[in-house]
Amino acid sequence: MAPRSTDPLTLEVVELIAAVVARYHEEYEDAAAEHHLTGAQARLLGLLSLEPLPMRRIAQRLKCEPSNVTGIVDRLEARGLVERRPDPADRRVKLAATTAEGRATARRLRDSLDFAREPLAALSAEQRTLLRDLLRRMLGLEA
Amino acid sequence: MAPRSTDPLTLEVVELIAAVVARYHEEYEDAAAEHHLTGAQARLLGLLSLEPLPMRRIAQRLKCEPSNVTGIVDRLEARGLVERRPDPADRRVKLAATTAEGRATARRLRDSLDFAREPLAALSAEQRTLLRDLLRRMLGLEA
DNA sequence: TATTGTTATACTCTATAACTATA
DNA sequence: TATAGTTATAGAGTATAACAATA
Repeated sequence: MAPRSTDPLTLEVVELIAAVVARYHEEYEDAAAEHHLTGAQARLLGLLSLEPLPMRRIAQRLKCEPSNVTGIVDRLEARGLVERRPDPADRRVKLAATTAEGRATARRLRDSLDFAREPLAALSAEQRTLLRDLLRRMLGLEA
Repeated sequence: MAPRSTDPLTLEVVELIAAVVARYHEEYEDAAAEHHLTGAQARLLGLLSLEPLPMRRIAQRLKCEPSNVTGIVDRLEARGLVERRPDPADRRVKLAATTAEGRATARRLRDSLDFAREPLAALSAEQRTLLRDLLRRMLGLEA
């Protein structure tokens, strides 16, 4: 049987993960704010920078109600970062897609997320490989 | 010099961390919702379950403006989970503290956070030790 | 009938600024 | 005058329910 969550080692790991989560979020929100975006807007923009998506699908990806997506896309569209397109295959569907400016903003946002460099820089390549394998296993991504 | 964030290994680790962050948040919000608490309320309650704190200090810990704390404590107080006490040393200060029911809720909340058990259960004690050391180093907690 | 997106509504969280009561 | 907490205000995110257009 797996050890209970109450053993000291597991508790410490959980606390460390919580610390990483807190730091990641803080840096993400800061990076978004630098580009005058809220966290939700930044996440949506990052999602659309990969591919256009129907409003419904965005809600599923963001794990929120479809009615919320309307407002977030409205605000991004008002700033010229996103646009709505009709779906030729189904006239009920609206595809949200980044504009050229939206893609540029998404790219700059990604670059300014230095969470990648700073904390991970403390680890050697071997240590990063080890961390990758442990995280994969934690997330159940093992082959 | 530290490797750029653009090398594939680092990028994958960053993605994995993002996945862990997303999963942690999801589980935290779900656990809070099971107890009819919002995320902010759950975090505040968890904080106060350790020790009573002045409103100002809560804002610092939660990294938000003091004016926000008023409302969150109001709502927790209305449900009997938290109470405001005067600070004998400074009559300007109000100490927020959990009630007995608040502490019980905080404990149940903590127990229902099975993020500790489920994903970490996939790791052996040796692997958890390794993960702990890597996370410590990432967060700059090395002695 | 079912589905897509939107609107309407209400609540929470958030920051800013102004206010009060203490210090 | 400075500080602690609050209030007032406005904007954003969230869920629920009801609606129009389309399938």
